[in-house]
Amino acid sequence: MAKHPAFAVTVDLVVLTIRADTLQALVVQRGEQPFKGQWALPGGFVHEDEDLAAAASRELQEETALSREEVHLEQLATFGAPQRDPRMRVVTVAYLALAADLPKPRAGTDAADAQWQPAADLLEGDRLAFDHTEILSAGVERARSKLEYTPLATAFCPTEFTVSELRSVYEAVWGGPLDPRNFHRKVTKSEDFLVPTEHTTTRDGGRPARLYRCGPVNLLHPPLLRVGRTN
Amino acid sequence: MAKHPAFAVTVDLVVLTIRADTLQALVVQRGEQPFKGQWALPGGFVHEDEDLAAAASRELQEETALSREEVHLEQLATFGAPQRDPRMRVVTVAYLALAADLPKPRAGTDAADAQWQPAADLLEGDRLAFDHTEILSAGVERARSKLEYTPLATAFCPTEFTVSELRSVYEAVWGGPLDPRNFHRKVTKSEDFLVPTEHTTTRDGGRPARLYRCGPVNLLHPPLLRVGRTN
DNA sequence: ACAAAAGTGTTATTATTACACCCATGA
DNA sequence: TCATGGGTGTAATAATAACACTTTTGT
Repeated sequence: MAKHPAFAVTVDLVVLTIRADTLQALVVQRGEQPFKGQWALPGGFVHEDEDLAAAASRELQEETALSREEVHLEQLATFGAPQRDPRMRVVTVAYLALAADLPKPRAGTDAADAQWQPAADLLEGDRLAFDHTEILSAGVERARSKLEYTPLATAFCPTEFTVSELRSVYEAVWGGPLDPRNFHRKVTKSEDFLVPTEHTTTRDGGRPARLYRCGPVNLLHPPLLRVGRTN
Repeated sequence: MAKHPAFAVTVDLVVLTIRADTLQALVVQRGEQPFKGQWALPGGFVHEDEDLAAAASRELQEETALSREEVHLEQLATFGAPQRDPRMRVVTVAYLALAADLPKPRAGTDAADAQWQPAADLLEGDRLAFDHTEILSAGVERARSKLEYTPLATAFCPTEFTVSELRSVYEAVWGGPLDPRNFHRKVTKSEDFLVPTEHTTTRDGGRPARLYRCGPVNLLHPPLLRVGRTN
């Protein structure tokens, strides 16, 4: 094989959670040039003998102190435009992480600060460093569409959750209200989506609600299509 | 920023087409070590100042002589396990290309031969070099599921095609028969999926069939779910 | 008692399936 | 005329959307 150019390879993370009924993303404030002081997605270089998913996992742990088991982590897409990093040729493999409300994030090694910000705010204008607006946008769109066809929404919930907590995830990610009664029926009838526990809770007020755990299904049949809402 | 390891970055292509009512993938026979003589997906190094999509496009052209306009090309996923290439650390960005029946492929620079082989055959056992079985598998799965929700199936058809030609794409990719009458209604009623032309053809035999072009829609509503088939 | 959220019933509309049947061509 | 696929009609079933209504708690 002929000679070939050398690239730096990084992983960047789109970490999403629901806070205050809003879809929020984890951003860090850059402590170094370029883009010093601007917000960016957390991320870092892939190590010499490290798998891509392992690098994503490690970066996630560094920023959130959460283990792989508590978070849904999947590869999102790879970005490698020649000038996306002004210093050198960097190809970044973006990962999407979803988690229930997390502890206050901690700043990583080259970050001055880390915090949650509403995804909608971050996506307007071009607030983020590098091509991170584009990466975040891809992550949000992936989350939105996977909610339709997969039980992914449960990744935003604690281990045991009520139907209305699950509904508020859909409402936050899709950005609109859903009928509580039809939603309830749909998700509870959907085979293996939710498994009921023995417990109930009144933490949401009103009549006690049954607590569920996420079931073994990978694909929802039928899907919970966003477009279902006529109006 | 600290120092970082150097990676080689390649693009690999999962090029799919329908030939003889079967989903087939383009494979090349390796002319060099490692895996010399084995079949592999076409691909190659990303150039110094080249975008990833441009590299994929270039490799596609080198193998198939087809321009970007005639082929659907989308990023699939990135593979970067530390030992996936025994020579050095290589991260590969896989692209999925779909096209109507293509001219005989030509072998690229380091390939001894290039040919179409049924995807199902390539996927059984571990026939392909490197981790290419895994990459092909991801490509086939992506195609299968995008057929449900997007008008992607038209990418396997010539510019003008009949409903039954479109149906045979679904049948080849999903691997089973569909009801011609219900399929016809579904796709023709689906808003902006197909736009009728003035022409008809009798190339499939029987009564002349109207020719369609693919419409402007990006997402099918409602989707053509695979699971629709009860039995 | 009352508010608030959980959960069930009902009805109209739409999508899906299965399959009977007619249509337009080539041989 | 007959075989072949193109295309429409129809009835049973299932999913959806809209919303009335009952249930069970906390205050």
